[in-house]
Amino acid sequence: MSRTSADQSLARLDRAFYRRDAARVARELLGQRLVHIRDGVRVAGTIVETEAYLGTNDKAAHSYNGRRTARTETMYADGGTVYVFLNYGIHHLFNVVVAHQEEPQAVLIRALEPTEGLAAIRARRPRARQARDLCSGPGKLGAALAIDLSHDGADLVTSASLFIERARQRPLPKRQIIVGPRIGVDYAGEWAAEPLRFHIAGNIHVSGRS
DNA sequence: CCTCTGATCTTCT
DNA sequence: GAAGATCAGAGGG
Repeated sequence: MSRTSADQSLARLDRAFYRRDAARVARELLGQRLVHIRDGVRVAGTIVETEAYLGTNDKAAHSYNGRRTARTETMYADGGTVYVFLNYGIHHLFNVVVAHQEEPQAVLIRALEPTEGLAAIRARRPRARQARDLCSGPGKLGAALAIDLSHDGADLVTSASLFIERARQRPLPKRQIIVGPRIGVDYAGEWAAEPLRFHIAGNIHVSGRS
């Protein structure tokens, strides 16, 4: 299958998509395609699980209480910027900065259904026994796509190697989206109006038990 | 099926 | 010194 660069930029999500609130972007990223090209190898997967992190009032967000450090600086960038941080000193977690500059909101991509570059993904995830183990969690996804701190600050709208393609024109219908509490942040409490984790119903690549 | 734990870096106390 | 937006392996039922 051939594909021109013009086709790719047509399919890519644009700045306006990212310049909206985190819960909405998190919901609408479901079903879209995250792509990373490295050494000429294109690896991609359908986004099946996301979480929204909301600015300075969200105790679970790195930007809580206006916190601004070398690590979290990227959260204050414009919508469409990539925010990568090292979790537990081991895992690279991939986030999309959303909303506008100086308005720290982000969407954590928690799971993908791999669709392209399966050989490369398998090589980067040697301990995965089954297909559902490849990208079913934020740390696994980071390893599978070879995401590291060098990608922090990249621009999904203009980067030649890291971007999100519009795999579907319309958001998924509501009945195919499960909404629930975020994972691993119980300390933050249920403070928002609605839960902030979103995943595609019935998809085996979603993290945790189904 | 489940619970426990080590790995290893940033940030805050 | 401790905890964290995690994962994988070990051990028990």
